[in-house]
Amino acid sequence: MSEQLTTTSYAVLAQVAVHPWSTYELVQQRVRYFRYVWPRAESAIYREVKRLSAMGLLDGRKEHVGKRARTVYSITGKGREALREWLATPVSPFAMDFEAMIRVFVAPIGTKEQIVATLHQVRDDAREMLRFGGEVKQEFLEGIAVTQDQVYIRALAVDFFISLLNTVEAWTERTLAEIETWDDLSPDGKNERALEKIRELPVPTLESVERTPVPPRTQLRPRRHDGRV
Amino acid sequence: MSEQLTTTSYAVLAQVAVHPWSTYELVQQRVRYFRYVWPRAESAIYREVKRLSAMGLLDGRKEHVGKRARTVYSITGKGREALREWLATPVSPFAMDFEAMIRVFVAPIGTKEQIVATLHQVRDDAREMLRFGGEVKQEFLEGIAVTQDQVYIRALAVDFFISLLNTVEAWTERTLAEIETWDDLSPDGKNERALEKIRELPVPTLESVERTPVPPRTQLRPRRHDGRV
DNA sequence: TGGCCTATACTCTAAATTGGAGTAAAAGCT
DNA sequence: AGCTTTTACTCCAATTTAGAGTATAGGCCA
Repeated sequence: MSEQLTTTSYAVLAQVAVHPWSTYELVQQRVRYFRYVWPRAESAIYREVKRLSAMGLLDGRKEHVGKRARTVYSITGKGREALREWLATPVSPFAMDFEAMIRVFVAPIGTKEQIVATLHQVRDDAREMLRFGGEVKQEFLEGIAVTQDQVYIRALAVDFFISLLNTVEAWTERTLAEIETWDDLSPDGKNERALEKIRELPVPTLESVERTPVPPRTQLRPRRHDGRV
Repeated sequence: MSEQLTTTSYAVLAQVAVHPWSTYELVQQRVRYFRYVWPRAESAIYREVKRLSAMGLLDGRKEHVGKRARTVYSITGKGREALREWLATPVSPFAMDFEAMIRVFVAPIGTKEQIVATLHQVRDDAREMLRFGGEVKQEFLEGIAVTQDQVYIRALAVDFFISLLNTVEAWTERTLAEIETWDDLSPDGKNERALEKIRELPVPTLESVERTPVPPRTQLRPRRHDGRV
């Protein structure tokens, strides 16, 4: 068993740092902590707590309810120290899995109904996540959240979550609206309008003067910064 | 070798559907197609084209430049058909890896400089990705993009990419600004202001009347829709 | 013209990770 | 008393990652 700590290790340490949990609870409650920003298989969490415990970063205590045992983990000083040291290391970049975009790309070989259904699904997913975000917001406003004493930090996370999901929802809305104006999924007469839309996108482009020396492809490919995961 | 097609299979099929590629080019150019929305190991792409070729969904032709061979893949009718059928299936939900949020969560055990450095890194990553987005925009405006005839579809993807990254960048900006107003990372006097910030987040909360029957935790956990990956 | 560096074009594999099946007891519900 | 759901995990086959390794081609410079 490797001694190498991964981001998953730190996600577990960070959640256990809040208060002790049985692994089952830890896994169930991950949705309120890091499932949305660091989704991992449940079995990976069970594996991780055992590993961290063997390394002395967590302290596992067996409890019994009748014949059924459970292990409740708490963080050790060594575990907290590991977290602290991690904060000095470079962060790994934002990444996403967004299958819907591949479907949008090949949408013209299917039907309008199919791409509309896909976008509806994405919008509904975003709305469901926003509903959850609203619940968390409500808990803080009522003062009943587990991490109530940490609102000043948690507010930053809730802000991110809600902003991101609102962006996704807004994109599905305007994309659906655009597609609804189409008679079919052929390019006929749509590209000119699309170029205007692209022109209005809120991102700067370089002057042609500056672009003249075409950069080699390796400079185009975003690469990770040195020493980053 | 399993015959089961994965989202990675469709990402490869979709890119090869644009025009034939050698595997090396396919892998290099993924950044312009699906690397940002479906990031996978390069070796996984090499494995996938061979598998798809063996299944008859891609057609691989060996070419030679001196002693060095390369295989150029094109999509077959069967491959296009597989893509078409896939469009009728349910889409898998949006997911992200955002390690920085775990660091924000435990920021108080570290220093202000550390969390500021993390947020700077996230902002710089977002800016780098936006710069790339600006390049793609520019290519379309100049009419020199490989998928120029598909601007009406590609515009939707570019819109998503730029919106999302702008959201991430804006969040890092206001979060950095907030943290800069802090003397230290302790909760002292910060929670009240944070509650006000949470109150203003653009997401609805339920009336307490409707929340009265507290839903069981399984209803709180967002679960995937039936039949979804 | 030879030497060096970079780009092309992959293969291979140990280790990590996923996803789900399986086991079993407790708690709730009817 | 019997059934379903929840708690509380373990186990493992199959997949996936990350990087090391191999080899040729092409460009550049002295």
